[in-house]
Amino acid sequence: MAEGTPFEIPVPNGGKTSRTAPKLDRLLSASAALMSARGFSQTSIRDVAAETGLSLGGMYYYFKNKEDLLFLIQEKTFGSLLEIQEKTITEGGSAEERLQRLVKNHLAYFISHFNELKVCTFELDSLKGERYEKIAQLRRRYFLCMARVVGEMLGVPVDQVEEHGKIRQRTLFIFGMLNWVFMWYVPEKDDSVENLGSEMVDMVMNGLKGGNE
Amino acid sequence: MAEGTPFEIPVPNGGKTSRTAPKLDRLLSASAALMSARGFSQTSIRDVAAETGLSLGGMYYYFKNKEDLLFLIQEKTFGSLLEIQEKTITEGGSAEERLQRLVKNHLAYFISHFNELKVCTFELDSLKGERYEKIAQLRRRYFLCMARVVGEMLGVPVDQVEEHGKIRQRTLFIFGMLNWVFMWYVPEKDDSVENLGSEMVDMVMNGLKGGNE
DNA sequence: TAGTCTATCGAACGTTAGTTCGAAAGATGA
DNA sequence: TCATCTTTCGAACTAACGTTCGATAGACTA
Repeated sequence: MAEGTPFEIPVPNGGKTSRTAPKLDRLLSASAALMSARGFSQTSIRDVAAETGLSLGGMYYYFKNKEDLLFLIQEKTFGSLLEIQEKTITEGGSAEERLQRLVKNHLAYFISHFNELKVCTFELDSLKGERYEKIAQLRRRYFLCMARVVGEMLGVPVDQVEEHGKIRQRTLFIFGMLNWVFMWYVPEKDDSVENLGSEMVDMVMNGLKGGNE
Repeated sequence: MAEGTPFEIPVPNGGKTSRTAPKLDRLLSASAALMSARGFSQTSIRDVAAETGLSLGGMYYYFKNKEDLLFLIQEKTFGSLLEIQEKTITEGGSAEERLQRLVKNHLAYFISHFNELKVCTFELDSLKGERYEKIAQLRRRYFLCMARVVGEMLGVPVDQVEEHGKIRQRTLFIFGMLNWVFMWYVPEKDDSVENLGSEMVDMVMNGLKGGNE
């Protein structure tokens, strides 16, 4: 439990070499694909090894243990999305416009990083202790990012947004719509994500009956 | 895989005796509590045995195997909810009123059967083959139940609802809001479900800014 | 009372999975 | 060439889990 450097990134030489980093990337990507399809606990390291062509023992050169592998995926993926979104709300436009951009960015990221984001969305509870806390912290920042804009639209001062029950609820309703897409989206059957984004924004803004698209 | 009677309900004498059925109920309830908290695959039959005070081997008197246990929970719980909802849409009122009732019923069921419904919501993919199909069928009926009313609100004929892309999306947005509540609802922190239902209905009907509550 | 059905137990088996470890091959640089 | 560092491997260990099975005690019945 208590270790020296619990979260050191296993890229040798602190990432100086440019050969090993892409290999880790491919490893994380293959792991995310497996975990996205079967779930974290049903994905064995032997599965990942077979998928990447490496040996079972060789896996542990890249991560400390299975939970660490999950953490690496989540930190990288969610950190990257969060960076995009926190930047987005600093750019100009009305609250409505910024909320629209947040939703559409999320869905764009959903398409380009489906497996990784699905793992982030559904496997937080598979982390424990310090690793859990680190990712939970990213989630809190993402929530606040969205809640701030929602609060602005409803005329709630920024510093009150966090404890404001109604803002909390409405923000979580939006996250519900966004995150549940993983459960039903089929590229062949459903429209493009652009269209999906427009539809969701319309419903968020104007309700079920929609506005005037 | 191919067995004689794959889905026989393990109540002896076809449920004639009134002693064993409540015992099975308690078993399913305890299982649902464990699976709701840790997930299906992380819940061992040894856990369930310990929770109910029975022995490991004794479990198999009540279900055929672990997947069967999950199936029994889902069939009972989701079947019961579906019955409520299909009845609800036959009762009178405008489409708006019926949609409101559907949402509020779902949330009421969410509160009274939290563990069981959470298992239904997140563990469909843990079933396979025939058992998967049976529960998926219930889900399809539930979807159609909701989609019909949504379609009615948007002026789409009942027989076209199923392939109507927009109806499909908006209905799934609503399910997203409803199902995601499992991920954040804390009785101490959040309002009563009644209030939660009103807020959700308001957002569904009028959008983020809401109507005139 | 003998026999059958209900309900439960404990032990055991086989499999799978996470993790460790020492060896070794390849690359790098003095 | 030699020493060091990076990367990979195969074997092994241990824990946990799903499932099976024969035994058994109690209840009900003929």
